[in-house]
Amino acid sequence: MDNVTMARLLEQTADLLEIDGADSFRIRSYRRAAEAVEQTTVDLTAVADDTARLLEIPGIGKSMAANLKAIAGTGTLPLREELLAKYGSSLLELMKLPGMGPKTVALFWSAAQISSIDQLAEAIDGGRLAGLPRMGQKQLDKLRKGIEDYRRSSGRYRIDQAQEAADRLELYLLEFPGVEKVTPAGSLRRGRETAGDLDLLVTGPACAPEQTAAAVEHVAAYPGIHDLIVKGENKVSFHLIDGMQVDVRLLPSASYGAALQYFTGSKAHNVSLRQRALKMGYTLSEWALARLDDGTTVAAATEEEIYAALTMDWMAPELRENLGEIEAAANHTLPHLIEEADLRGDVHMHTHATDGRNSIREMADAALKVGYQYIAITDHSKNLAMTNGLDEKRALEHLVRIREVDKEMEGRIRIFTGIEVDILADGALDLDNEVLAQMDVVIASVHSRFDQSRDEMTARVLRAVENPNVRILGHPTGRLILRREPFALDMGAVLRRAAELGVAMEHNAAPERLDLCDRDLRLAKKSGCRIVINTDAHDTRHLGKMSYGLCQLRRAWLEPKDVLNTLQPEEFLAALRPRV
DNA sequence: GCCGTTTTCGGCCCGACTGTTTTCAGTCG
Repeated sequence: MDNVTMARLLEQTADLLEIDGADSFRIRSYRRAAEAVEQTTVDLTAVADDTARLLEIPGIGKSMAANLKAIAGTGTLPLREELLAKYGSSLLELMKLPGMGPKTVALFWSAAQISSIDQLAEAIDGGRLAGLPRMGQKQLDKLRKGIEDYRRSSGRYRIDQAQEAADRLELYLLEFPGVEKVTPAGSLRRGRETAGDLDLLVTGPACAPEQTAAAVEHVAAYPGIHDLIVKGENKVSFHLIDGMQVDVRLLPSASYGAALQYFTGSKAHNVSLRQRALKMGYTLSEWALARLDDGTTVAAATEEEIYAALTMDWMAPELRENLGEIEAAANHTLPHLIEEADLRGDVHMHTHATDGRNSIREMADAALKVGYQYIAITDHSKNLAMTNGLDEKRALEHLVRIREVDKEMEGRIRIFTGIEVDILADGALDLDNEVLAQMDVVIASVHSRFDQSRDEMTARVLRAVENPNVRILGHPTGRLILRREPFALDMGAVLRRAAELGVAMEHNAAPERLDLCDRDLRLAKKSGCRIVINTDAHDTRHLGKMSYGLCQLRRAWLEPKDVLNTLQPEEFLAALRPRV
């Protein structure tokens, strides 16, 4: 079992203990252990019997070492099983609803025997929860909306989760002799934020027509399968244990390009492309681009050949949404999209002064290794008390430290000073302007109160943008993919004003918190608002992990010139809104 | 449950905000 799965089991145990009303410090130690397990580079399953080795890890004591040993041996731990037996496994899902914490889960369980989201929805509609302590109409309305949002988003998976599933499957499929290539298609290949299912194309000699039987059996024997849906001659569909649907298609190399094109989509792009083919006397299918009159194959083996036969340039999958890319490819005016190699710096990261795990120097060294020319250290401000956020005094002390380390690096990499301030409910910032005025990079982010109306939220963010010390607007809606409303504020108004004032908009590259949706990014491009892409690194290992966020930028047709951290260090500083 | 001691016990990130409270519990970050 991998460390991440082990960590998840410990976290679940912590959740269950919380519902059970256990000692809060005991709960915290489970969470700390989960974090330690996830962070460590030691393969814990391999050393589970070496207690001394486990005890070296901070956060792991005698009982936790025994827990890890149990997990490695049995796949779970006794305490978790005991609690699950008491409460039922669907109870944990209730904690995912906004506003539902352990106390409320426990309350509903003891007062109305509610142990699942379906039961909760039923109880609210049936009025069975009215009269419970702290359960007024407003609270119940909130829960009902939370359930609706949850139901709407479930069934889709974050792109990184889909990618992980695809990677694991790829490793497994490549074990089979005669399988040469495994390529994800569908929304994963197009770089969408979420994927509804996973499409995998498999090719190689083992996938030759009429010879696929053995390979099909291999696919169907994948150990991660929960239930098999279809097992045909060249297609196998199944659900993974976490519910994700996977469609695997086995294809001869000769039609690999046509299949890849077809299964990458999007639907709208394909419809448009097939119309173009028809006009040119061809027909396009998942097998080939062929002549209408005699059915001879024109192109099939690669995407490039197919697009070329349609007198178009090949285009990045991220562009294939039928939003003008067909015309651009035909006119040879496709944009030169931004790529990983264009990025020269990352200007949002945390250190152990707040909730990061490394020192300024360690972050700088790691960034140097990635090949960056500059970084900015932007720890949290005091309003994020939980992260030990910096007050004015500590912020200034930190600034001195950052400058010292910048000197230490002797020009090999520049370290800009900075801070991530909190935008309060009324749009004011939580640190004095005199302090902010001394920072190179001031990122203003919303961290609380996501239940404001659209107008309130827009006014709040606009007020922050007007503050002359704000140079970058960070997660303006605090939107976490699959959890928050994408249209919680008038992003068009915010982007236009930000463009006028020279405030850049941040796009966070971490898949669990991409800040801007496709629509926001297209609006940014249209309004001339410049983008900064960051990892919001809390750890040296996060640095350089820009690929997910870059997909979103490419989907919005962004080019290097639209993104500020493609610039050289001094140019970057100069391109930010001028300091007051 | 972990950890580090002024070392086997006592401390362990905390402030803003909401709703339903007439004084605060619960959630969030």
